[in-house]
Amino acid sequence: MSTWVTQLRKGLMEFCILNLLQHGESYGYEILQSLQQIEELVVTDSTVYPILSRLRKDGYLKVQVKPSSSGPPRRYFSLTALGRQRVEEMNLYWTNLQVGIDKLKRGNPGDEK
Amino acid sequence: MSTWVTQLRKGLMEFCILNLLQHGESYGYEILQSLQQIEELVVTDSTVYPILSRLRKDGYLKVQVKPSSSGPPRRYFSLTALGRQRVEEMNLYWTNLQVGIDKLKRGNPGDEK
DNA sequence: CTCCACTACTACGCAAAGCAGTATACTGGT
DNA sequence: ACCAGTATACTGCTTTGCGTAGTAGTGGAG
Repeated sequence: MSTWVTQLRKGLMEFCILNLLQHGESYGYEILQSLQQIEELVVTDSTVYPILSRLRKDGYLKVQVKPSSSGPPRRYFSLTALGRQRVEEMNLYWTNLQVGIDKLKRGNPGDEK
Repeated sequence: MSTWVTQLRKGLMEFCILNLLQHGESYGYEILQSLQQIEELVVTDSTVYPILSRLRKDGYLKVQVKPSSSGPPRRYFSLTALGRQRVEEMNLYWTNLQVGIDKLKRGNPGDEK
């Protein structure tokens, strides 16, 4: 994958995963599949699991283990209150960022006219 | 600045600078000021200059030195053909990415309805 | 029994942003 | 002439997250 995409993803993956979990709990493998459905976001499990661990350690996610009928027990992650708050902050930043970049693309904001 | 923003910026700064240069040549100091006008993008020169060097080394930018009446000579950067091509690729990816993330936010694409 | 899909995890390397420091040219005040 | 301040450019070193590759255990199909 091109370097710029690799770099752009930093932070983005976390953002995506948190947004995904807004729809309810899920486990690593499933999250992985969901992300893979979006071409621009394809990742491997070795990218996803560390993020989940980190988010949990930082108190944004909580885990609940449930047995699976087709493999090892699943670890279901869901947002904590802190996590929900964080997603909102991130979404706000993301929105503003898009506005900012749009400005930048169509000419300098309040510069020459 | 929060970690996630720091991380999110990776790759993004390059993207922004290239987009800025689509409006014509500019030099480091000026580019810096332009970026600073957008709150979500504030950077320091030590972030901008390495990117400019890199982009030049990779053939996306070309440089032309011109004397300044109020300081050391300015190094004007402008897009090469390769650079213009790259901006377009990036913009395409960026657009698709936004679509993808939007999908992800409003529920899984083609999943349950 | 063996292979494969499901599920989870870890170690190491790389690349980019951020902080802090260096360097040079010009301008204005004393 | 000197010094301060601003315009302009650059370079370590650190931090952090993604990517690659490898490990490991369960359950079902052949």
